[in-house]
Amino acid sequence: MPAPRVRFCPAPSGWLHVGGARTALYNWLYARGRGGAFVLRIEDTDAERATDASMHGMVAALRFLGLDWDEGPEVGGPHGPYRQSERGPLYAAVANALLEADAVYDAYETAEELAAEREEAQRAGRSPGYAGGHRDLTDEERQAYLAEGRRPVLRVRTPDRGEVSFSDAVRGTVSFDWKDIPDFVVQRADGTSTYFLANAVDDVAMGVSLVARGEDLLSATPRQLLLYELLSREGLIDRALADSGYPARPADAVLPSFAHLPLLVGEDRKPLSKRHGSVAVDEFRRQGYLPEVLVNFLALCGWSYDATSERFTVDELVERFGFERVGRNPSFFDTAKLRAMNGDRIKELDDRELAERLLPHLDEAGLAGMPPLPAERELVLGLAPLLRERIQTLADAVPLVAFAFLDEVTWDERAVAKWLKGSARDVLAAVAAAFEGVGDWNVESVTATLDGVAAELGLGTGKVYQPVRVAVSGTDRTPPLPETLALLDRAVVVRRLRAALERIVD
RNA sequence: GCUCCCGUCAUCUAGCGGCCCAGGAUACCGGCCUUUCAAGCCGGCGGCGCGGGUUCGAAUCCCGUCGGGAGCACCA
Repeated sequence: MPAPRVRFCPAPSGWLHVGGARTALYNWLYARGRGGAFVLRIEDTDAERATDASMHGMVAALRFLGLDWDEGPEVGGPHGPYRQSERGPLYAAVANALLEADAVYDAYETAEELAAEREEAQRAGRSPGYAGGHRDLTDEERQAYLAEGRRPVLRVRTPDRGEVSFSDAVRGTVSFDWKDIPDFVVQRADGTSTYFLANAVDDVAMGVSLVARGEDLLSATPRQLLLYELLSREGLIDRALADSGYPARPADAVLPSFAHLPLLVGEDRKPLSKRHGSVAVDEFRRQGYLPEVLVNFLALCGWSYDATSERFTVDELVERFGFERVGRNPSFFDTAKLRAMNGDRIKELDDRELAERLLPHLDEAGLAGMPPLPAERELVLGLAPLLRERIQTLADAVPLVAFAFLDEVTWDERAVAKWLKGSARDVLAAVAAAFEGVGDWNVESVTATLDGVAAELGLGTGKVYQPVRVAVSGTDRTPPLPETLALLDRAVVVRRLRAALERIVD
């Protein structure tokens, strides 16, 4: 059996969202696990929607996730080009051959007429698909339409009866009746190819052996199958490839089989879309989710290994993934669970690693520079072990330790009201004085000083730690106090304690 | 309207006729620990959409029903 060839083919409009990323991941895992090839193809046949910025964003998001491609934009490959906007002549050649073979016909309705027809059909309770009005035009009729200035689209003649069925790697046998499948457009009036044609032509031309995509395309499959058959009939595709100057398909090419993945839905059970807030991969990156966690989590959105395992390294996923174990029901993209997994992964990072991953987020928040100053790097390294148990995403660290980087403390008025009052006046004054007299400024000496003040004033440790915490950080939720203070400059700490005295109300 | 797909705790998922009066994870609740916030440990809550069959036995098979989703574009 030849090595599998799979592909991910996003339409470059908008950002790569998690649903698309999941599709890309499954294809990638499948290819990597079986020594196959993963092809990235950009489906930008719709010039109105496709943008370069979107394409670059998608490429960047895939790279962030660690999904590399063997053929595609930026890396090339033997069956390119890999942007459909650069393959127009091929599609035109195929459409032409299809027309000569009478597999497609020219239809002259305008978009408005079709919309009206659709509406009418809906109203009458009929299926809104094309009814086949221009299936058998005479040459006179054609001339008349042409004379009116109309340009035809090309539609495929679909069978009027019979059944199609195919074996889906996820769903088993699926079948449709041809009578339910209307003649569909393969070439627009402006001569460009639609998704159906371009997608089918490229999958066949690139020797794709398995098409794994979202379930929303399940009912498009019969049309694809028809096209595959038409394309391979009498070497049509091979001739078109040769005639229009594109690379021949792989010698061992087979026609694609299918795997339809369940949809990813939001909390309202509707398929994920921009309406659901942040669903873009890049947004998750900004929020501080680790790529290996996203990969692990995405793998679990539809696939499972056994009853109890759910933490996998990328290598383990590559080894274990298979479409047989992809479920058939839609899965909810549960960010709470993602957070938990991300938090667990952060706990596995050592100080250096965590600090390195934290730095870009601190930079984005305006706390440290990029690249960081040596002192900033050192501070972050010191903070890393204190943060590890307390954050679930890298961005969670920002509010927790911002005070360690900023000159101005941001006051949490609730915390101030609760702790900077009463005995806090004596506490802050005593601690400030005691800190000034400390020999070595380190965790042990800070702890001893704090505990000493508590004993001296006859107060519980909470009555001492909390006011000090608020005075230095502005809030009552921070990493452990002595450990944090020891990382700061002593003079800064003392200055803040004294400044906080001003805010005390009795 | 028609076609296709799906239906196990709040959420994701294991289950493919007896191992299941249903297992794991997240979330939630409680306890311990504690200088805050966390983390950790221990414990708890909680589900086979419904109705018929088939069978000694059904979450698992069949039929029906209800519910959800997708598609039916000169968008992909």
